[in-house]
Amino acid sequence: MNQVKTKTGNLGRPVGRDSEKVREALLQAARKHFTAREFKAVSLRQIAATAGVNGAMVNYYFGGKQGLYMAMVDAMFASLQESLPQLSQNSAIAIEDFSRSYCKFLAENPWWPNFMVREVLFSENDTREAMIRKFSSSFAPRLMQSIQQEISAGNYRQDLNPGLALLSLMGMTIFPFLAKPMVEQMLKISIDADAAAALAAHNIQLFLAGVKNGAEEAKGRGAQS
Amino acid sequence: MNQVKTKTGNLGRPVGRDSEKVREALLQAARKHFTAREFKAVSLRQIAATAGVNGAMVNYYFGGKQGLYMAMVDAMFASLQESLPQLSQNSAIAIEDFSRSYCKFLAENPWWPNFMVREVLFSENDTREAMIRKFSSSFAPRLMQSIQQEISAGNYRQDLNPGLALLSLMGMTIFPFLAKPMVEQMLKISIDADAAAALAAHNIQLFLAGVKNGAEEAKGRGAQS
DNA sequence: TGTACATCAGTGAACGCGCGTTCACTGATGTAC
DNA sequence: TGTACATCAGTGAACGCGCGTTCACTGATGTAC
Repeated sequence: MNQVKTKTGNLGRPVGRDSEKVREALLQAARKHFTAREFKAVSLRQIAATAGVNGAMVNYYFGGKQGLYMAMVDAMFASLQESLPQLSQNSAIAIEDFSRSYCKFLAENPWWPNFMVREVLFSENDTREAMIRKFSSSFAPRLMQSIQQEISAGNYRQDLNPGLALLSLMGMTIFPFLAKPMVEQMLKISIDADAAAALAAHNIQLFLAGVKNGAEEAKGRGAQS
Repeated sequence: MNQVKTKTGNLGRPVGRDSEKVREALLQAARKHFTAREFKAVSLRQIAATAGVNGAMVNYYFGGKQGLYMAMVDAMFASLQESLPQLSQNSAIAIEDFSRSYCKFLAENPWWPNFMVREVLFSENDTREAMIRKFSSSFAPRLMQSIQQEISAGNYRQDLNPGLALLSLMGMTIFPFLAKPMVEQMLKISIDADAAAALAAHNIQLFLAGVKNGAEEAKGRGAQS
């Protein structure tokens, strides 16, 4: 029909850009929106506007909305791997080390817990299954192994259930960051690097005292009634 | 136009129903879908199909999708109030009591943590603010008051931060239910009433031992390094 | 008790909107000769 | 070095679909006389 309109200056191959920048801008914009809102509530037009590129670029670079989301997930896991190299090792993970590293990581990447909850609790895609499998087959056993060793060594009490102990430790560590808005209003603090470090110290102290062998009165008190 | 087609038998005032049942069916269907998926990902046609009523009924009874959601939220908080009467009292809440009651409640209402996370962490509506305010002005202070009393009485150690201690307790209590799918695969258990009771007992024991006054060696060990 | 009519509970087709995606183009850039 | 042309990176209008919502109707039920 009217294919002869040679007016707009935005058409044609752009002069300044390079494609790596466009990809990166889209990934960053995607992370900003997808971690703040639910998948269906984020529109490609929003993401493209934030990234300052044309909406069709999402399909051009990532094949669609789902493709962009999955690329973002991959990038986030890569940055997790980088921040927490312990994850990739195969040795047992010391409790103190886990607690401190993870608190630090969460303070530096506050969007992470929200993302994980969305991904693992609420989504229905393959990432969720892969994530659960990886975590429960690699990370968790190594922490449990560490707990088991301490029990065998007589440092933790003999009747301690290693699985429940790990659960407690994870809950203490992760929950404050998860419930961040509530926590900040409740305790009138802001969860920054300092607060995270204080939390880690508190958690380690509480956990170690809680699982320590030898305090017979405390054991009796919790189990009864 | 063709307004004279007197064919379909579904038109006109239905004979058997009463309106309270329709309302109730819609609320139940809404809870089923809204707790399983994100708000935008749930369509009124799905809800209406589950409830076995016409899609326009959502607007008829609740004024729209948002109205149905808010009615569902109200109903869920009402049932919480019923299950946990401690919430409505004004006295201090004992730690053991909180842990046990809440574990029991969560085992009986497994959709609750997902709902709360969605409502408090992810949503942007007024319910979230109201929820946070209510919790941090009523429930949390009463638990903290309880912790503070124990510190003053010399039962918990003097240097314990009551806010962080409460956070730890909440994390230990809530996280396992939140991460239910991961936990069940990780520990190869299913989180039923028995497991919840075992968890509550474990948490109480760990927490009480962890905050107990008098164990000087454990304190030193956690704070250093 | 019978009848006329307003009300009430609900239907289902249709509407407009925003979404993800597609596609015909565009013009600068790289390459071959 | 110059030129012709394929490629490449990107544009923006358009498409169809499913969504929440609206609305003209419907016929059983309740009410007045």
